[in-house]
Amino acid sequence: MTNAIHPARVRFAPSPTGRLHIGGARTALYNYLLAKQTGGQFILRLEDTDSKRLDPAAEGEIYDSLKWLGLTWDEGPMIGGEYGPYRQSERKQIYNELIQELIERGHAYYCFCSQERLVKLRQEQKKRKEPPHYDGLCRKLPNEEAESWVQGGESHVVRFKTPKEGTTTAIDLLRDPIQVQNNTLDDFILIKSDGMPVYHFAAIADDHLMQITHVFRGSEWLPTFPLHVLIYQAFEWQQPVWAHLSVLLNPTGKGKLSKRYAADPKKGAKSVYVLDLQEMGYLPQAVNNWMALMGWSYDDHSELFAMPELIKAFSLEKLHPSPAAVNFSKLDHFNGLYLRNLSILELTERIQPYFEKAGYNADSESLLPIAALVQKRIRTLADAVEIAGFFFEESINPPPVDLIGKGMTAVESALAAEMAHKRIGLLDLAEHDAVETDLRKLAEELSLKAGQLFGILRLAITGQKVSPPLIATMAIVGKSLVLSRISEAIQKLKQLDHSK
RNA sequence: GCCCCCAUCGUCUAGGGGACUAGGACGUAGGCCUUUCAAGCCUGAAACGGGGGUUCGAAUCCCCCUGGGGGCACCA
Repeated sequence: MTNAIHPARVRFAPSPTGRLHIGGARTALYNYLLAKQTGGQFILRLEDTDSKRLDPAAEGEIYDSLKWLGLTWDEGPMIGGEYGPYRQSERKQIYNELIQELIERGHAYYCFCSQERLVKLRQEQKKRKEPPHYDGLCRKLPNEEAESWVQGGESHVVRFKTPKEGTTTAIDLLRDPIQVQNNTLDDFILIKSDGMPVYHFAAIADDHLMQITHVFRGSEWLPTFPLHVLIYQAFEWQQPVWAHLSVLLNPTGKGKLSKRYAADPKKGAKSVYVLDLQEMGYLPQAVNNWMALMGWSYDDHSELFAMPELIKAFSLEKLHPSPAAVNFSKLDHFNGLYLRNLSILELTERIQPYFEKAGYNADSESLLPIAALVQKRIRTLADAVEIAGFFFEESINPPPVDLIGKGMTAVESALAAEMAHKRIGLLDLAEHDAVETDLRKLAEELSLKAGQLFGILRLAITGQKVSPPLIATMAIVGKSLVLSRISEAIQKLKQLDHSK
């Protein structure tokens, strides 16, 4: 594999305008994988050149999300690096120098057109059914004149002087070469009137300056890809390897993965935000594994890749260009797999915060045997509370009718419960096999199926129709509580009969 | 409207001219196991969007159509 030979310098360059979602995280993951695989560097860069859209909370959440996923960066904010600063807002001077060079080279020019004129221009073009574009008015301005206006403090932007003739070929790793006629390209803005660069310029400048070797980014950049190539050519810089990743679609396959799904977790659609996934009880390795497989595959049957395997197995050649609808039930599946791979001790530690959050006083000692019982029954850490919360409940209050055994009357159920109460009183609940043998014998004596008896006891003891295995559950609940709950159940069953 | 990209089961995908009666996974249906629910195991249903070419031969190559997605900002 060619990419294994040279260490790759790759970057994840989010804009701190919102929370990190799985689309961005998956891009970060691929970058990380390539860096680790090749012994290169994974760089984090903040593209914060639009002050209007900045979200003060976003930066921190990006850090937290990446750290939770284990995608730690080798250079970037907080930790620095040789190629800093890693916030674009702090690199204004660098861009200014570069833009001067571009103007001198004759590839960029000052533009003094007002926003109003531009808006009007576009409206007219639209009316004429032309694609909106800058008409090049200021392109014709003599350099000296423009220069003096700038000196005079005239508000201005800097535009790229897009070639009017010829074609530009952009090479993307995942697709055929993309060829466009230069005359269909706009004289796009490089530097805004506030002096800040626009993405098209800042990203390219930084990728070059930071010696980025491979650029992974969303395919929403495909239409402007040739523009970026043109900037490289104007500077006579060497381009990185480009790979435009498939977009992630909503679970329905309709439309780009949207915030609406994030805010609307109904119908199996979970949140698209990384930190929400953490809170819901997903494991980072499951999320990584899941994300990696949207747009990348290894072969025709391997799917389970923990991070070390992912780093080994990842390859640019197997990246897939077509859009992918996210499938949250597959995330559940992976999470279940990783959950079952955890040691009981680790599972205990992981589920403990969820019990605490639910208001249960669950220390790890008491949680340990419970963890063992729920491990095969949960798909998220939060599920553990749902299925085993009753262990920490003072009183469980099953609806009396639920206590009636399958195909039985309340009287029969009460009788069975009474008999069971007597037997259990004589048993050592720690002896699982003996308890089971005895209760089965009792069922037989009562002419009941084991399931009928167990069902009554299950409801009586756990308050749930679905629970971990009864015998083991009883051992954890403890004899005295088991007996008192069965007694309560007997009372309820009797009342049920009387009220009839 | 214009530009760009994409196209295999419901979903994620393997496939890069003959090994394809198209493989795997999720989900789904049925079964086994079973004290419930899971887990596990077994079995099944389920796809090459359409039309033209090229070729002895096409899921694989080319063209058109259709469908889907993305983009057309002093946002990224």
